[in-house]
Amino acid sequence: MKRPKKQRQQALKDSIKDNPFVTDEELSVEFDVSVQTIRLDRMELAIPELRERIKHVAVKTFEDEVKSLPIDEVIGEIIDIELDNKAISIFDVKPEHVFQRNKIARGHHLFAQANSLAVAVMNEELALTVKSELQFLRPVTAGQRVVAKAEVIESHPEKNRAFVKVVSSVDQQTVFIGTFEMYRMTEQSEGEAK
Amino acid sequence: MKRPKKQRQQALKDSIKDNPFVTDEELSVEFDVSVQTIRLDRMELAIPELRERIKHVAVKTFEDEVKSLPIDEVIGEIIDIELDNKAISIFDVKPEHVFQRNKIARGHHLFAQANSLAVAVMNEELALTVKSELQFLRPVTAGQRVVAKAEVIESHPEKNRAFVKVVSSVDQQTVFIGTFEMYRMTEQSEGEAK
DNA sequence: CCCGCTATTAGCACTTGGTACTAATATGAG
DNA sequence: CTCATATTAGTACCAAGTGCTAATAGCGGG
Repeated sequence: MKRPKKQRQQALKDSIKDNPFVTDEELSVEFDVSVQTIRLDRMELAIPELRERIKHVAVKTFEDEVKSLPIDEVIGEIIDIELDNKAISIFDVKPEHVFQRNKIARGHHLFAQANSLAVAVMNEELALTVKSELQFLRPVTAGQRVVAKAEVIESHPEKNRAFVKVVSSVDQQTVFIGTFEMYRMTEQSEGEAK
Repeated sequence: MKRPKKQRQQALKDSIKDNPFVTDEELSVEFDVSVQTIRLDRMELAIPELRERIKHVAVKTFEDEVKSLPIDEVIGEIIDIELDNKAISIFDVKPEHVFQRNKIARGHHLFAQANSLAVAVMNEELALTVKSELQFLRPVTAGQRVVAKAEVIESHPEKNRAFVKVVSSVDQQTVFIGTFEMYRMTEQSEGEAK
């Protein structure tokens, strides 16, 4: 068996990569070699045992939990808020938020922080964005901390409308400005999306 | 020890919840009882053993991997693209994209799909959003499929600027309109963020 | 044809972090 | 004091390994 070994090891690597939950025994059946051979292969390839692999995946998830939660809830951490008036949040730009090519933060993360803050300053989960205008003034890069300040600049409670202006900055320099026209849903008017 | 048992079990539950990676042995030290007591407690509380806990976390992560990847890369799946001209992407709204209260999709997901598409239609990772105007016309709810169509409506290659209009719809009904002023970076001009 | 080399397989002892079960001992309430 | 519950101890066993030694295959070259 002159080639098979290298081939098998490559295949083994791939197989484990896309299903880390496979045991040596299952692999030995898959590749029709003994369990020991699989073990030797893993050694040579420095692939850890099943339990360690699972643990790594789990630890990764567990650590991500903190940073993936805010992706769907409020983006950025709200550090100060006065309902219907103003609010401030901070958002630390991490490698996963930027373009790989130039390390500049993707626009939707800045928007998400600002929009989340605009929603939050209104009133807990009952506000929708109707319109908005955005300006991305300077590129933001990984490692920077973006401070967003939201202010309710106009309120028309009778029409359930309000305008919120959000200014985001890094080191006192403004990087983003957004104005949001918000619609405040009343409890009754909730159920009318097609 | 009349109360301690219930209290310990509650504390045990909490302890395992915020650190699923703890062994019975470590817990027995933490609560100053024997390992067996910890095991009995776990039985009563139907808490699985360490490895099973880790596995659950890992499986969860693994399944999430598919849906968390598009969050940071292109949001939505691009199904057609003509560079510098137009592009189409679809985005299936899932429960994790909506407000819990009213099941309406959070604005930043619609923005992210549109913005990603605007970036994509320009030229591979070298475009930045400068300004944009958005209109959220109708609420989108979980389960719906949003089709976004981007079109380059104006191009000023000499100024490295272009305008892209994105119209998103659900079942032929327009739900979102965004116009994006894009800046196309040249390879040389990349390195100038503070 | 045998020598040598790598690859493969086998076997055993030991490890972690448990389960399952039995039995002994506390401990506190009535 | 007694009974029930709680706790602890101890044993056998399991999965999925590691680590190590040793036997065997397969093959290419001289």
